[in-house]
Amino acid sequence: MKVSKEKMAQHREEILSAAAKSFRERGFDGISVADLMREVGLTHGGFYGHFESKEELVALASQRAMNDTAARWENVLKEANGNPLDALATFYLSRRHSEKPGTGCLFAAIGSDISRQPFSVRKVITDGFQRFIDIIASIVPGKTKELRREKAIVTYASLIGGLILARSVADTPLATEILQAVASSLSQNGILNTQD
Amino acid sequence: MKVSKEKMAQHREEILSAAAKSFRERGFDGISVADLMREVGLTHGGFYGHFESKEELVALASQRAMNDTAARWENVLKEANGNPLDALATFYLSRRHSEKPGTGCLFAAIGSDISRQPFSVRKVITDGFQRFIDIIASIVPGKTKELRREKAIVTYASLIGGLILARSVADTPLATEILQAVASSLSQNGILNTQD
DNA sequence: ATTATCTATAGATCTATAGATAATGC
DNA sequence: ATTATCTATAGATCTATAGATAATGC
Repeated sequence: MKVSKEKMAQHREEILSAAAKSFRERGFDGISVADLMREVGLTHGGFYGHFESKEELVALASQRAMNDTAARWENVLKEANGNPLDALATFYLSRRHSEKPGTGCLFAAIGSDISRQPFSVRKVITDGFQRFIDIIASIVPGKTKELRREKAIVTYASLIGGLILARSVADTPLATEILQAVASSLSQNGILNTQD
Repeated sequence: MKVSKEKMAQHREEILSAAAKSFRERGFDGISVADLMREVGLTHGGFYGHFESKEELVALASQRAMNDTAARWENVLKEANGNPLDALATFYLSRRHSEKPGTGCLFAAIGSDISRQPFSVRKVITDGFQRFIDIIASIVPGKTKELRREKAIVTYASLIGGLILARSVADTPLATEILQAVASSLSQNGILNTQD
């Protein structure tokens, strides 16, 4: 049951996309190679023709997830009318993002598991992190490059922490309160810091 | 091989403590009932005489972890000389905390897995969250109760996000930069907001 | 002829339970 | 007599591999 080169390349893409989504929805250990291949419509034995191991897939799917997210961010910033930081915060801290981890931020989806991953995975994720910081640093106010970078790190930390907390609590109004509190603090900070 | 009632109660405590630590170190799925019982020096079959299921243990061990952390926080605040918020932030964002998840904040250790837990677990964790918010709200500056609560939520989100990011990156200087950026932003916010 | 996929399975590992064992506590 | 723990195991599930199959592409 061999397929064409093009079809095989397409299968690889489908496996990667499904993994990028499922890992964010269920965690790295929450989906097996067999279930993942079944999602794509293939049998699990064929997986090892595409990837060396599940670990390799975790690294590549994480990269894929972060690339997709960075593209979404760029798009949000391009289409923002007013303050770009407000636009990003509103996008990130939305109910939609909270309810759809599969297409959202990798750090909010599996953040606390990253430290338990092998180096190959953490390396890829560290590079992705730097990219998100660069994007945020380009839209936060601040006199020097160093100050903007520092503020970008704090901004990203509060976005991730806020989304994780909102998803964690078993209380919808409380989840909404968390999302709004973080969003409000970021826009207040923006205002405060353009003044000094 | 029956043991005394006192010994049995002690075993239960030891299982709970070991679970509270191991879950934070390895994740809820990162340690099996058998390995956990082996750590305590018992065989895995005996586990089900103490707890109904692993799910029940996850809920009770999460509660235990949060109780321990809340006690540590109270202690840090009691022994703080200067600004209590600075003291808590310095304690939370320390290398020590970053390197020892087993005795640290549950949200930083397994935060992104909470949303995938059954309701019984999320309920316990939601109650714990409210307690941490109350503690932080008692030490952040702010005119009204509502403003202090909002600021407490944002503070906790940035602490958790900062620690998760610091633990995630495969680059020690970058991890330090993240911890310091968040710590610095919290003490700056404190200063700014006592002024207005 | 080459090779992408499938079938079948090895070897671990996990939660949970049943029945045996042996020490407590009436 | 009661019961906390242990031994053994059922029944799932997981990653990875070996060999068979059948379609591609020289």
